Amino acid sequence: MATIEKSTGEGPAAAGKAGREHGVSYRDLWSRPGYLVRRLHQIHVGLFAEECADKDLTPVQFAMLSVLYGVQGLDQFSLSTSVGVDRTSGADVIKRLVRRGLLARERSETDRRANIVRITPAGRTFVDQMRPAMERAQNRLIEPLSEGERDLFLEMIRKMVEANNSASRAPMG
Amino acid sequence: MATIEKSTGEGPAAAGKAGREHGVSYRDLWSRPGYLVRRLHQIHVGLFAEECADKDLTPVQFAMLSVLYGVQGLDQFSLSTSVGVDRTSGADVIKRLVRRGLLARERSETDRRANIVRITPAGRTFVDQMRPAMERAQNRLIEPLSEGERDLFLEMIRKMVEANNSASRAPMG
DNA sequence: CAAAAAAAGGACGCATACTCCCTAAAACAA
DNA sequence: TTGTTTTAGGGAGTATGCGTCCTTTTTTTG
Repeated sequence: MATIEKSTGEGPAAAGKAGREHGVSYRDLWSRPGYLVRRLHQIHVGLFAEECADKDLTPVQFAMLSVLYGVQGLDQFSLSTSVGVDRTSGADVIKRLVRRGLLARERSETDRRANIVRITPAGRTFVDQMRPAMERAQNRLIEPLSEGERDLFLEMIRKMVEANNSASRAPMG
Repeated sequence: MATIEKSTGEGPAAAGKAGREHGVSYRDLWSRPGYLVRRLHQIHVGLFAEECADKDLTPVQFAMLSVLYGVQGLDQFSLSTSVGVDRTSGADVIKRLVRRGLLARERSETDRRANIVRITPAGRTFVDQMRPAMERAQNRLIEPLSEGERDLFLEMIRKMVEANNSASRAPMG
């Protein structure tokens, strides 16, 4: 694999549960919460892609469709905010979904700055068909946890998201 | 904000803790583990950027420097694997760090396919200076949790990452 | 009412994180 | 040794997720 051997415990094998030697020092990657969260996010994207293989839709795209499913229409900013992405990122996602015919976009009559986005009948059908695959991906992510741990995990992660909401570039609510 | 009102509970306000009406149905975004993980990852990137404002380094870049800090040298693939990113993503990150003089790269003598990557003295200094900021970002992420919850959270997230490791495009170990 | 502030969106650029396809080099097998 | 397969890396293309600068439109304020 490598021509030169690894000498430290930064790898997963050497890391394990007891990575912090002195207090809270985050010496190796597996003791850094942010690192683990990034890895878990990667994994969820992977699981989602696996379950939705033929559909070719991403988690964020599905989240947008989910929000619009139960709404008459939303401007791009509100839509982006409610799925928790940046305004400019959201605009890109919307553009692709419009191109695929899953969303429709029109200039607002009452506020000519705003684009009103709606889900199309095709988009609605798509959501109906994809929901089981999405749920399988969600379940596989937390499957390694016990029943009790799953609720606990959701509680804790919600607490962190709510408390640090303003730190994100796409604060919600 | 919007010209048309939101009618459903997909938003954060209506969501809360009791989002699942029938069994495990993930009806609203705040009940979807994958969604919450994506948000938490966003937040960590935001916190990291905030703490390291003047340094202009990302979490993945710092992870790479961290790994190379304790190692003689690594080929690009091994380096990417040990920080948990895809081979091609890793190559891009390395390219930027080389451009900034924090890493050095040379063709291996023993295997002329491989690029051996090393941290430069400047990179080493950089890591030393940045570590406190990185640790502040890590601490702020889990600060909303109680002392006991923090260890529990790390346990659980490690369990999920290890069990689903192969689902990611950048499996480790 | 006119000037200023705010808000929505577009356009461009950067960084992560993949895909697929390609070349070159090494390892392995017949 | 001669093929075949594996491995390392590069290049092109796509998607998220941000920043910044800019225009247009609306709202607010003096």
